Amino acid sequence: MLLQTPTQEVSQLEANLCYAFVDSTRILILYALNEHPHNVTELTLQLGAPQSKISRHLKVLRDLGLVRTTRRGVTITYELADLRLIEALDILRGILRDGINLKANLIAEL
Amino acid sequence: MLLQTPTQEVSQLEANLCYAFVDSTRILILYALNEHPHNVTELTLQLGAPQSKISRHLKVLRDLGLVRTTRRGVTITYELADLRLIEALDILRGILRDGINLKANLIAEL
DNA sequence: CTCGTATATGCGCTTATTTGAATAATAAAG
DNA sequence: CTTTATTATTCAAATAAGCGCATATACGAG
Repeated sequence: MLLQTPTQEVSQLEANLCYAFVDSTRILILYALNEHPHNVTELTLQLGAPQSKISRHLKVLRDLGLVRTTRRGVTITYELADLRLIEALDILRGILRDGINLKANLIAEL
Repeated sequence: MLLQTPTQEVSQLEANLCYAFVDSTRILILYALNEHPHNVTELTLQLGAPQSKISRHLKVLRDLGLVRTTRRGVTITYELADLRLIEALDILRGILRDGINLKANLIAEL
């Protein structure tokens, strides 16, 4: 699958999409949803983060169309809207694993 | 290639890597370098952006280890360090093409 | 209608990011 | 050493992101 160089507009859309991935909490949410759908409370417990934080990150993912919601009574279940997300993220992890691709400010943390 | 759910630390590294992609100029640079290596001046002309802007974005990509440089005299040629980058970006473009994955504030621009 | 659970949002604050313009650093040539 | 071409960096200002805390909304039970 060889795609052309994107136009200015497409690159902007792509950048906006990638905004989903620049936050570690959102990445953890996406991987959690990749295992199976979760509701907000479950994600809150699993990630050990305040509920408001989880909700707001879920809103980001929802606005980008990366997750879908189903309501059952008062609980809302989130699931991935497109499994290729994980495919792309896994490629990036492969790059990370092989490469020296560490931000300068992170080298200390290893 | 099925990867495990990342740890907190790995997800942070992944988020830092994805920081490369949240700027349309950096995406355009990466795709330009995917065609063939370029020096700074060439990128400046091709993207029609101020040189300082290009240089600073190149520094971001360099610090992340996503591009490599070769010096020939006074000109510095940049090339992709890992072709899988484009692979991942193309997947995301596929998601964009198929999906309704548009940020609310972007729908107007179409 | 009221209460309790589940989820979303508003506010204020702090910290990051992006940018143009100007300036510095680097290297080859004369 | 001075000049010129190329690339990198500093600066200040504007914009955007993320957070905790508190509060609001939505739904169902009783």
